[in-house]
Amino acid sequence: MLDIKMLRDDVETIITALNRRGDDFGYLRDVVKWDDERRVLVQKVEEFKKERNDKSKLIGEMKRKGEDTTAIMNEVADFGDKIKTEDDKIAELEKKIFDALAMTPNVPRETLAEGDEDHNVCLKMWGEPRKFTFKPKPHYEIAEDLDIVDFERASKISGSRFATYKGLGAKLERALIAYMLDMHTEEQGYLEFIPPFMVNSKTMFGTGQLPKFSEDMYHVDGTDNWLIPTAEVPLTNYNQDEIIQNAQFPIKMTAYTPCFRQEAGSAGRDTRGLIRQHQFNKVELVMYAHPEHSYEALDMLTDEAEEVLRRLNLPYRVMQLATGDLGFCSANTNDLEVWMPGFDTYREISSCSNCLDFQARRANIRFRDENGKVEFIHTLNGSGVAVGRCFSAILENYQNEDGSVTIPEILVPYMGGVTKIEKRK
RNA sequence: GGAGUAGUACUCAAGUUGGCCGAAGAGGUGCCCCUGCUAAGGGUAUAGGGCGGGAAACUGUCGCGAGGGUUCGAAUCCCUCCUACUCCGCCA
Repeated sequence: MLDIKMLRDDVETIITALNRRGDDFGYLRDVVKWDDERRVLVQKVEEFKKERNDKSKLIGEMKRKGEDTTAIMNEVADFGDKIKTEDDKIAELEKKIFDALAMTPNVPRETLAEGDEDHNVCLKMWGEPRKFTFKPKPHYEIAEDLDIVDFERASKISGSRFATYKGLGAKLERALIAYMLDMHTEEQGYLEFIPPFMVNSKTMFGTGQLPKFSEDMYHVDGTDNWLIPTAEVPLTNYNQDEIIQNAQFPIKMTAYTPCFRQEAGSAGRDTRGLIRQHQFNKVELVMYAHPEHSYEALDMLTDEAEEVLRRLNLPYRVMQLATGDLGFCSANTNDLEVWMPGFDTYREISSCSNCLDFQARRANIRFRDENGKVEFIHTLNGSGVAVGRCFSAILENYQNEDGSVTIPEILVPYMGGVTKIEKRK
């Protein structure tokens, strides 16, 4: 949520900056106009209220003394209605302002390239894609040949875009989760959570999924609950409506959760394999940062997600998203893209964003700063990393000509000593 | 899911015949004093926050779980909802 006071001060600058996303945000001029009207009404109604409060107090005193109060009571008789009329007008304006701001995305960082995803900037390349002596297969063929992921039966029991992991496939997925969580918690200082996988609408609003993106998520019929599309939602909202005392920034949280997404807008895309599922596993990293240091926190967060890939020795690149590719809440996003030999391309495996105070304002998360002043925190989130996509990248990068897959060294302890996945006899 | 009880400031807690309650008291915390240190004692201060006005000092308004309503006036009366606890039912 953008700050209405900031809009008031300089709406044109903000509109110009927002328009770099590729939409027209000229309607914000109306929002400022509504806010002006609102403030005039507030002053008017508060005068009424003061008069009513003063007179009511007087009535109380007079009654105690046994004086006659009919005259003064007649005087204030219609104040209630007058106040209500004005309050209703104010509420109407506030709703219009709120609704408009609730649908307005965050302002992109000035330094970002303008344009769609073709304008994303590569910040970094890491690792050397392996030279294959045979034609590398896509992960879904490897997985099906090894019988470690079953797509067909998953669609029988659930529908399209579901998968069932089996045997060493299930174990590899679990090993990845444990490996990531151990590194984030034991070495990088994250506190591990197992949050609810269902959250209410207010929480979904806090991280920006609602009101605009309800069709991307699963709603639980007959309740106010939604299945989380990412652990960012329960983690970022953890301190919702709080003023954090003695905050030691950055506050780092991590969680493994399944994620549920309708993928409504991506019919026909990535239909084969594990890349785009309605349910997938993810280890998420969330940070609360001091407003003055959130971009340092973003660098830290991105690097800590990258470390997952480096230790697995998976080649990747870091892409800074252009303004048009940016998510709703984000001011600046670094995507990690892992090399997928089976697709002969890099695919997104993590997305690390600085949302500044945009989510904190929505979720009302504040802290008391050095001077005792209450301020909104900055929130960041990133995948550390998407487990299914990481699983796929391992199959593709570590495949052997005979169809087996070598287990990356760092995962062997988590695999109970298994060094290679081979076809079961 | 049923029945009952409760939700007041950092914490505990008084306040329900509506007005002297934006809220007693205690603890905690800050500052001051006292006794050589400590323990103990005395005094004093302690809604925070949202939304407005103001250059500022300061000031208005809203805040007693949330939202509505009754009234000149609501912590107090009425309605709806949420949460916690206890009992019952069901259950990993």
